[in-house]
Order: sequence, then C-alpha cells, then structure tokens
Amino acid sequence: MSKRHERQVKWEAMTRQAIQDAVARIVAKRGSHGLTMEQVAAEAGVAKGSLYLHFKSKQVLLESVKESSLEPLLQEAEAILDSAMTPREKIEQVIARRFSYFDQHRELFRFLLEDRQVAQLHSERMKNSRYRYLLGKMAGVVEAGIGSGEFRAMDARKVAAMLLEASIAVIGQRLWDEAPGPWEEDARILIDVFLRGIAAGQSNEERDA
Amino acid sequence: MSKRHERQVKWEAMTRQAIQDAVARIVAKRGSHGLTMEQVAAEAGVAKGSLYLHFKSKQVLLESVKESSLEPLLQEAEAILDSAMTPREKIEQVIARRFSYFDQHRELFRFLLEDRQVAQLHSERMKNSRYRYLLGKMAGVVEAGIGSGEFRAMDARKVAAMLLEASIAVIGQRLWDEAPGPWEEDARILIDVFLRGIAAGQSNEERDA
Amino acid sequence: MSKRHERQVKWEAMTRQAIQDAVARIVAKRGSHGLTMEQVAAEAGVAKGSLYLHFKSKQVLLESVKESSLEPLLQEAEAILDSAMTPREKIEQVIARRFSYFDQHRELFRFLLEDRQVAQLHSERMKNSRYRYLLGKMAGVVEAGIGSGEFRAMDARKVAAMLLEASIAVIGQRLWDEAPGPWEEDARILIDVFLRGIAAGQSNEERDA
Amino acid sequence: MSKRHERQVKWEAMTRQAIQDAVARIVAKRGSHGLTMEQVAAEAGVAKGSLYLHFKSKQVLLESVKESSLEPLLQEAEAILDSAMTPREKIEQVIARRFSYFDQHRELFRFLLEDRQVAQLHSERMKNSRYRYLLGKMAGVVEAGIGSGEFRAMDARKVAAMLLEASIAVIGQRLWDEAPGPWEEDARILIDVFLRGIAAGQSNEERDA
DNA sequence: AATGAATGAGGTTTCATTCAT
DNA sequence: CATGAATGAAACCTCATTCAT
Repeated sequence: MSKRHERQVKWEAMTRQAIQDAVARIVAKRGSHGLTMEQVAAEAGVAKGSLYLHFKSKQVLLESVKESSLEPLLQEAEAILDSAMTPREKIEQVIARRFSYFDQHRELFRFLLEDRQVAQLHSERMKNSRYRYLLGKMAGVVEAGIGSGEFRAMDARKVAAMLLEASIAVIGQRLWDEAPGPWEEDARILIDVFLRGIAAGQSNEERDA
Repeated sequence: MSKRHERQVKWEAMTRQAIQDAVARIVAKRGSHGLTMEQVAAEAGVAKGSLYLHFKSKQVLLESVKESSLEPLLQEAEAILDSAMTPREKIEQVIARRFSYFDQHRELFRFLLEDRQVAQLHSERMKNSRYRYLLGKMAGVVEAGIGSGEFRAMDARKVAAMLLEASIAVIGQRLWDEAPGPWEEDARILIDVFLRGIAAGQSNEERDA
Repeated sequence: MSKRHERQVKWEAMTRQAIQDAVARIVAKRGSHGLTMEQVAAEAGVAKGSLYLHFKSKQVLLESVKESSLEPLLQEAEAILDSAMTPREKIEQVIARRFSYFDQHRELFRFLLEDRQVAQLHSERMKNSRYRYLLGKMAGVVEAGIGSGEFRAMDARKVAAMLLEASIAVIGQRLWDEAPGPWEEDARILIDVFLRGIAAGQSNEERDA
Repeated sequence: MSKRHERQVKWEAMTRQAIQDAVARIVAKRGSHGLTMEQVAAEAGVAKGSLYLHFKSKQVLLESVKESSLEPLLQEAEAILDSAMTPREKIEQVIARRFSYFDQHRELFRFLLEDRQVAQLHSERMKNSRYRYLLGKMAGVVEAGIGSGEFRAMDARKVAAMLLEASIAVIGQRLWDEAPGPWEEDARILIDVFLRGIAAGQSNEERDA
C-alpha cells in the first residue's frame, strides 16, 4: 500500500511536470498571451479536464510554471549569497548569473513580463515569495559590505532592490532588442556602475570640495 | 460652415477625450486586464458603439490612452534635456521628474506594465517611438558629460538606457509597495548611486592599485 | 413657387439618382453582401442621414436600385414583344437580349442573386412586379404561336416562365464561370433547344409510332 | 477503450446531426437570412458554445447542412445515371426526381437559393463539388444519346447544364408560388420540351426548307 | 484518475437608423 | 434640406471550467 501510494505520488508528479513543461514550451513559442488550456492539454498529451486534476485553475498553473521556472536561478543566487565570497564578488556573480540565465531562457522572461493574469496576485506574492527572500539576502550582503567599509552607508534594502530591478530592466531591454550583443558587456557595465556607485570613498563632489 | 466645422471638431475632440479619461479612470481602479469596452462606454457615458466612432479598435484606444498619458512626461523630459543645465543636473532632474510623475499617476504606470493587448506591438513601437527619441537625447547628455570630463568614458547609449530602465524598475517596485515612502528618497538614492557610478575619478579599485 | 417647386423636384431626383448610382457602383465592385449605408453615402457624396431623406430604408433603396437597373431590359423586352415580329422571332430576340444585357452588366446579375435583404419581399414583388407583366406578355406570345400553329398546344404561361427562368439559370451559370465564352453560343443553344421543344410537328416518339 | 470510443463517436455524430436538423428546421420556417447561431443553439437544445465544438464557424455549419441535405438527391441521381436505362429515360427520371425531392423539401431549396454567406465560396465549390460530378455524368448521358443517334449533335456539357439549371429554375418558381399545382405537370412539360428540343430528327425549319 | 463534450457568460465589433443642430 | 455623431441591438465567437461516463 505504501509502495502503491509512492508510485501514485510519482505518477502525479510526472503528469504535473509534463503539464508544466507543456506550458513552458508553448510560452517559449508563442508567448503567454493567447495561451489556452486547450493548447496546454494538447501539448501535454492529456485531456483538458485532466489539467484541473493537477492545478486548480489556469492562474494557479501559470503561477506554478513561473515559480518553478525561476527556481533554479533563485537557488543558484542563494548559493552564491551564502558562499564565502566578498560582498562585491557576490553581487557581481549574482548579477552575471541573472544575465546568463535569462539569455538562455529568453522566453521565460517574456512570460514573466507578459503574463498579466498572474499579475493580479503580484503584490500578494511579493510578500511571501522567494523573491522577497532573495531580496533580504541581497540586502544582507550589502549591509555586510557597508559594515566592512567597502560600501558607503546607505539603505541596504533599497539598494539591493534597485540592483535587482535594474538588472531585470536591462535584461528586459535586451529582450526587445533584435541584436542585443553579448550579455557579458551589459552585465559588466551594470555591475561596474553599480559597484562604483555604492563604493565607499571620495566622490567627485567630495573630493572637489 | 467654418464655424460649424470648428465646433464639431471640438465636440469630436471632447468625446474622444471623455473616452480616454474613462479608460484612465477604470485602469486606475481596476487595472487594464479586465478592461472591457462595455465598462469604458458606461464610464464615459456613451454607447458601446460610439467608442468605435472615435477609435478603430480596443487596441487602438488603449494605445492612444497610453501614449497621451505619457506625453506630458516626455515633453518635460525633453525640455529638461534641451535646457542649459549641466549633464549631471539634467540627469538628476529627469529622473526626479519621472519619480514625481508616476507618484502622481500611480495607476498610469500600472497600466503601462499590465497592458498586454498592446504589447504585441511593443517591439515595433520601441523603434519609432518617442521613447526612442528620449533615449537618444539622454545618451547625448551622457556623451556630453563624458566629453566634458565629468563622466567616465562608457557606452553612452547603454548607460542612458540603463538609467531610464532602472528608474522605471524602482518606480515599479514602489507601485506594488503598500507604503513606499516619499519618492524623493528613492530618487535620491538612485541618482546618487548612478552619478557616482558613472562619474570620472578614482574608483576604489583604481585607488587601491 | 411653381418654378421653385419644380427645381426642388429636379434636385430631389438628381440626388436620388446619385444615390442609386452609388449603390450600383459599389455592387459592381464588391457585390451587395457587405454593402453598408456608410459606403453608399460616401460613394454618393452625401451624408449618411441624407440617404433616409430619399429612401425610407436600406431595403427600399436596394429594391429601387434593382428595379431601375432592370428597367431598361424590361422595356426593351416589352418593345420586342409588342412589335410586329413572329412569335418565334420575338422569343429569339428577347432571350438574346437577356444574354447580352447581363453580359454587359455582370455585376447586376450578381446583385440580383446575392441580394437577400430584398428576398424577403420576393413573393410580394412577384405578384405586382414588372416581371409578372413581362411574363404575361411572353405567355401571350406563346399563346399566339400556338394559335398560329407554330407551337404545340401547351400551358403557355408555364412554358413562358420556363423559358425566362431557364435563361436566367444559364446566365447565372455563365456568371460563376471563369471563361464562359461568348454569350451568343449559349443563347443560340438555349433558343434552339427551346424552340424545337415547343415547335409543332412530329416528335421522335410520335414519328416512331 | 474501443467500445467507449465508438460510443463517443456516435454521440458526437448525434449532436452534429441534431444541430444540422435544427438549422434545417429554422430555415424551413424563416429562411436562412436572419438565421443566428443563438437560434440554432436554442432549437438544437444545446449551448451556443457547443455549436462551435462541432462546426468551426457559422459558414461551415451552413455549408455542411446544405451539402448533407443535397446528398440523398445527388446519390439517387447518380444511381439513375449509372443504371441501364436509355439516355432519354435517365434524363426523365433525374429531372422528375429533382422535382419530387424539392417538393418534399421546399424549405431546403429556399435555403440553397437564399444563402449568401456561403455564396462567397460558390465558385470554388462549383469546381470540385458533387454538382460538378453530376454535371459530368449528365453530360455523358447526353453524349451517349448523341452517339446512339437519339439526340442531335450538340455541346453535351452545355445542354446538360442547361437542363439541370432549368429544372432548378422552374422548381424555384414553384417555390415562390403559393399554389404551384402538382409537380408532375411542371416536370412533364420541362422534360417534354427539353427532350423534343434535343431530339434528333427534322425540326420545323428543316422540314419546311 | 482520466476524459472531452458541454456549458454560458462575456468579449469585440458592426451597422441600420435617429435626431439635434 | 442636410448633416454625422450617437445609438444599441445583435451578431459571431472564445475559453475556463464542470461533470457524467
């Protein structure tokens, strides 16, 4: 009975995954705007009704896809932030990883931007989400940098958010760009500007004074 | 006949405006996702069919609202960039104005982000749009700052885009925040980080070397 | 006052005609299926509302166009039928004229076939219409032919209707045909078959008996 | 699974049929001009949306009704034309059957004439349709009659088309007639005129010469 | 657990007609 | 007489969701 239950859980997980993959595939091809449950079912090779056995609604399904798509990136980011590097290095790597990740999964980012059925829950999710958690960690890193004298004293949380959002913004730009060039360059500029911007030490103004 | 024609043009303009205002009002309340032409008609106090007298389709209507909503900000920004201030001041003011503008029109920004029926044209519009024009001007200002030795040598267009996008990103953050605090603080941090980030002069690294 | 009234009548007639011509022009180009009052007004160079000054409704307008388009043909047909020719010649000429007329006004026939807003009145019109009158005359000619021994004794009215309808049918065929060939041939065959068919004298069967 | 699938196919077919029947019923009552999908759904006892499960669009639905309504007649006609009768008998029977069929299904013919949403495809369908096939067979029969010396040498295809169309025309006449009398008489006249018209042997003219 | 036919509210758009100017 | 903005009833179609099998 336990064996059987296990197998069922596995089956269930497999179908779930198959459905999520189907969504990802469709979104990659056509974007999420005209996405219908019919298409999802067809792509996943299950019946329309079966989708509702695994996901309570379309919204929930899309959410889950989004979240699980983002999961690897978030895990890597957390790993980096938890590592033994310096704050500066951590920031560099997290940002760089964001660029490379979205370059590999262009469609994913589109999904994130396009999807508005999910957006209604945006504020809700912001509070509990992994993103929030990551933001906290990032802020901690900035704080650490400030503590170590590497960065200027600033509102760490705000700075962290700013960095994270700015990177998304630039990535978004790249997405609509037909020939965006290698991500490394954009990443380098962003990181460079940012790190200089928050670095401790005389600014022009201070020095000139 | 001229008088009459004039009056009619005015009338026509009034109804057009009334419809656009209605859209803005609804979007302010409920976002643009569930926006229906029925609602718009009701809110504008006209018949559903009349909407199509002034706008060829829903998409065109939404586009027009978006564009005319953004127009004042773009004009102000251009005015600032064309003025006699220093590059640094221009950047400061443009960014600050963006923050204040969107703080006054929170709903508008939501609209800009949420709207996906319009998004299909996103990439097209990006190329010809006012935004593109503004970006060019901004890049020119950065270039000027580089030329005057105020800023470091960098890819001016990329930096300009980065700044613009970063400001939108931070503003977006504020939008989903229930108690975002005064915009002045966020603007100040962003400007501060950015201007330091692109300022000429020794960086930590360079000084340490 | 009488002068003025006259002029007004003339004006009225001119506008009426202009509108009818506009309809005919549009129908010629695009068929009557998607015909809108807006298009008619534009083509006629009057305001949409003005159409209703001259025609009570779209249906009435279409009817009037159809009738006046057909009028010349009907008049010619009547003239032929009233002339001093033999029944056989009259029939030949009427049929031939139908073929040539519709060949010159292909679009007109399309209108006659396509138009379904008018069709609801079809049965009504059948009773009072010029068509009915023509049919009567045609039957008279057949009757005359029977009387003169040229044609066999038959239900003259039915035969007349049959001939008229058969000619329309063949013309209709030609209309959908991409390369229908010269109308003269089709007309000749139809007339030939028909006149032999109704001619007095031994049929095969009778002769064989 | 096979059993289940079978049953479902049957069900599917039943609903399809129910919808088609509903269309036929409505058309019989009110003609096809004002036919709406709402009416069809109501008459068929299904939801509006369900119609689109079985027919991709209104046009496709109407087409299918028309085609399947005509199918029995076409099959009978083909059977007659393929039988061992003489050409003359075949023609007699096909025409007679047309009259009787449409007398039984008056509404159907109305539909065929009235329907213009379908008409756009008219020329297309003409080329590939069953009608074309029937026409070919009919022409073959005429040809055979010519070969056997029963009919005069004529353009067989044109004659066949003429006969077919003329019968439709006369039937159409009957349709708008309030008291058309028994079809047998009209059929007899048409057949008689036609067969004499194409029969070999002296015509009046030839004999007179 | 899986299916897929059925649902039906809701969406956008069209267009003949009216009526204040 | 002429205008044309406004009307509003309908039309067609979509699609997330349910439920009998």
